[in-house]
Amino acid sequence: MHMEAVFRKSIHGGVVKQDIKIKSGEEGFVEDINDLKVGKERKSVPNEEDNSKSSQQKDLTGDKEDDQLESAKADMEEVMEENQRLKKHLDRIMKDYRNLQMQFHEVAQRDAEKPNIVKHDEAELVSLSLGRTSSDTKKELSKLILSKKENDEKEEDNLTLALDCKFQSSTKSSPSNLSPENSLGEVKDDEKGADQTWPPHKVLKTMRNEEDDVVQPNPTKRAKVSVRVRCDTPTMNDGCQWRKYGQKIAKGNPCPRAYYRCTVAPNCPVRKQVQRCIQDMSILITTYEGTHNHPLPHSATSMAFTTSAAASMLLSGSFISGSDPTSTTTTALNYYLSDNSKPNPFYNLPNSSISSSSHSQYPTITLDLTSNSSPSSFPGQHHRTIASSNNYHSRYNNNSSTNILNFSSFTSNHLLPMSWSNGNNQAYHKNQDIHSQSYLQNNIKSAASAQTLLPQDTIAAATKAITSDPKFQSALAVALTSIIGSRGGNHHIDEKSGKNLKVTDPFPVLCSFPSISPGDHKDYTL
DNA sequence: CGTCTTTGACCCGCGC
DNA sequence: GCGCGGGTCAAAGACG
Repeated sequence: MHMEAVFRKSIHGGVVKQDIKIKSGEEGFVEDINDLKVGKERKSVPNEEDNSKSSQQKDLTGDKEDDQLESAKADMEEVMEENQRLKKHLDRIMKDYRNLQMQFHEVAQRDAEKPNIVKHDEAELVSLSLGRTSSDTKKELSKLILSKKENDEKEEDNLTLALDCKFQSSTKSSPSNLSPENSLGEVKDDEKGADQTWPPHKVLKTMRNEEDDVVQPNPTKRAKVSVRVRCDTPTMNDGCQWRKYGQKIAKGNPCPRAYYRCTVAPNCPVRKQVQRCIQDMSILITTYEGTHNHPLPHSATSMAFTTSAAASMLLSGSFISGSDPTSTTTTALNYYLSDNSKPNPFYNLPNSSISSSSHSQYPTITLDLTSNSSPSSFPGQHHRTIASSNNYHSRYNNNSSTNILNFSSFTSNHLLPMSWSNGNNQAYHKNQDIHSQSYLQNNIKSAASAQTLLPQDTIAAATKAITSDPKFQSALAVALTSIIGSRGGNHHIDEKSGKNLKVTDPFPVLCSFPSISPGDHKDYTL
């Protein structure tokens, strides 16, 4: 993809070169924006000539002066017309460039979804995880993203949503330091061996305290990510293998809460709680906690991306309003993602709205994947939404408020991954990978088409809101990092057997949630 | 027979 | 200190 346009124009005997070169793809886009000044510069030429000539020809007749004035006006008009033409050319080139860029992203996305062969190389290049990255991986990711950033900056300022990442958050949530498995002593567990599958409560507690006190420079955080999905089956199939280890009747909800533990790896610390929504039994609330310390099956990566990104944003405090991060009342923006070209995991959640809550012991972020994201669907929680235009709707009045972020609730629920909304882990079937891939493709396309439905001002406001928040960008960068890095790795773990299979999985992921300090019982909102 | 689910008991944190 | 509620354990049963 390489396009080059050259304009040359000669005016008044002088030559004004206008070279507009557009190179998309590898070489990026270079544009001589100074060309837009051509019109103004040319305007000044006749005036200067007029002045000099007028000083030399004071004795000329008025007719000659009038002729000269007319000539100057004609020149100015000509110059202005030329300027308009150049602007049109430039606009056209920019459109072409955008189209090419879109095509490039589509091709890149397609390649990303194509399995394996190419991915193996990439796997060696980057192995990812949100909150769990090796230093080498981080370097690679930094290179990739920073180079991408440079290109984007050169190419188009409109895409600042993209990758204006400072890697604060990725460093901050960085893996090696803050991931729960470290804080929880997972590494120690690994060293101890697989026999100790789950540290007993007291041991766990001790480990956590030790790690918090010694290893962590800052108090670690522990995030929970709650996902609400309409699902008829007992659990939604998120691609992971789970083992039920308990069930309780929670207060206020007659539906039992089931406790599951990840069994993909023997010592994986990830747990999830599954409970029906009391107000809408068709809604299944799944709360994830912890960090996978193993490559995830392909079908599990989508959820992992999303929950990790959500947790990262939660932990980065991106959506804390005001200067007081300890405030229990936070604000939110309705973010309508307008740039579909970015492989943002949230594009996988066409109906997601995100909220967070302080009702649990740990900060919890909720991804509402139901088609109806009305506040009533959050039992026992109170919400308020704040639009990007700063319109504020206080729907409830409560001292403990929860806020919602609608990420883009403009498509129908059918785009939910089949693996999430249908079937449980026992009913996992072989073609789930196909579902996941087609799901990703469909979501990207739908997001792109849905974008056209959004009012321009809304998009602009949302973009402005997003780009104005560097923490959001950082969190987004983490999410993007997870995607880029996810192409690393080379195993696939069979969901049923738990055995490593032949490499066919383009998205093995080490996914982790940056940890959270136990003292943070605040409402964070995305 | 191995794996998974069920379920009562137990532990722990928190509020009063 | 006590009770409550959430979370976990582990024995027993179910299932393939």
